[in-house]
Amino acid sequence: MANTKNEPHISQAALARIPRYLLYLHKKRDQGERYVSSTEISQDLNRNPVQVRKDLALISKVSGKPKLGFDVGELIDAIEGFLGYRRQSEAVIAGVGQLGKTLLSYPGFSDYGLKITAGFDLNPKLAGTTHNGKPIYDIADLSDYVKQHKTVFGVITVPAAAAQTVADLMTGAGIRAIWNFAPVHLSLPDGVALKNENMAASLAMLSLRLRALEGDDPQ
Amino acid sequence: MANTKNEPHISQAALARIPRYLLYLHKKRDQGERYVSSTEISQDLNRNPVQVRKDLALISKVSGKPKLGFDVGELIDAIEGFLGYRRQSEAVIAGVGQLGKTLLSYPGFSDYGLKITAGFDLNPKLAGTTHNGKPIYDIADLSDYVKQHKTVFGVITVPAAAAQTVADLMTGAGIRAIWNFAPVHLSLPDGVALKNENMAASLAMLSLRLRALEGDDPQ
DNA sequence: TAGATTGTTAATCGATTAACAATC
DNA sequence: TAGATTGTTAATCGATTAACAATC
Repeated sequence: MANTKNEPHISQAALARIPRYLLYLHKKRDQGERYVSSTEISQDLNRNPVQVRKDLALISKVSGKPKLGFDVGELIDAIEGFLGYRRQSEAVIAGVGQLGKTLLSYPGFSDYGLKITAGFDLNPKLAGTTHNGKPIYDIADLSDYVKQHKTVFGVITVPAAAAQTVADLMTGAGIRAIWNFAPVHLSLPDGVALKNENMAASLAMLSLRLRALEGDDPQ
Repeated sequence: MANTKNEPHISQAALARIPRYLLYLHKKRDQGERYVSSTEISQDLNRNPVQVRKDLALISKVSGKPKLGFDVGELIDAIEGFLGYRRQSEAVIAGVGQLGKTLLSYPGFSDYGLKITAGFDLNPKLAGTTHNGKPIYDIADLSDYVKQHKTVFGVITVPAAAAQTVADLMTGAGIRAIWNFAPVHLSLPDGVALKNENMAASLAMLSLRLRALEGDDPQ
């Protein structure tokens, strides 16, 4: 019985802005700022001040003080709580290539509530080894492992051609959320959360933004 | 004199959908499909068919054929052209750690119009070496290199604490677009394009989506 | 106190969706 | 031809912004 309907709806667009606030607030805190106003945030982030206040109200109970602004520390706590950086979830990763190894050994994830517990690969030479202290198994053992550990998150860093097969394997074993780094469109059953990480798309957005900037006449 | 005002405005939201279409179309082509209808696309991507048609019209001149749908190959060509996968731009990368190396050796970028030509690092042991055939220099040489090669793109994969310094170095040398992987808020001069790659944010969005799915009652 | 800032209500703006004639 | 599908115009919906009273 989760609190479904009583928390106000938050749009994807608003959701995407939240982590930006967090990074900004960290910067402010590092600079020794105790309070920050929505006006200041909005200027530095090129946004509308009302939007900032609405966003902050949407995800936290922290209220600002007239004349002062918001308590930086309180906001950071509230946002980190909202984004789930406190809860710890376990994940497995399929595909222990260059990118898979990078993610396996990235220390930062634990700060963000994710613990990658094991890697899986098709390459028999990798099975039985470890990377950064994390065990690597044969991909054939993924299903058993996931069922046994009741793992909820799956990360896909296999080549594009293998991604759908791996996704099927994961969802079949009970994985409920997939973080996909392979540049393919995955078909998943309803009820499984999916987040695609598409480097090409990011890159394209960056160069389109650049084009827009350069296309814009000064006037 | 770029075609500024005559191309219709495309929103960020729409822009973010385009690469999804591309991946989907690649899948269709691989399956041997010659035509695909907006209805079919919309169903598989959980979107509105009118939105699909509008998006496609926004970025291409390809028109669909009543009863048949759109020519898959034509659409792929048009989208790849729009996203800039044809043009080739040169980039430098600052921070040759685990992630930096992964990006340096990722073969896929050339398909997407990006060519990383050199890496830069603070570590003097790395200077003078190569990775995947790409030269690595001391970070102190970045400015000269960028000026000499007129490099437009900069990729930041340094630790958070060093990211702003590196960004300043890049923009000072003439870099016009920054792809930032460090989890910090960067302050950049106007006219410089920025795309933040925030793993923590992606992760948070995934777990929030999962929470939403699990929170939703079946009815 | 005077004034900056918050938080909310109302107005605007833009994006999404519905309706439908045109087309192959 | 009949019918599926496109492309466009109009209606709806939601998000952003403007206005302003409340507050410290």
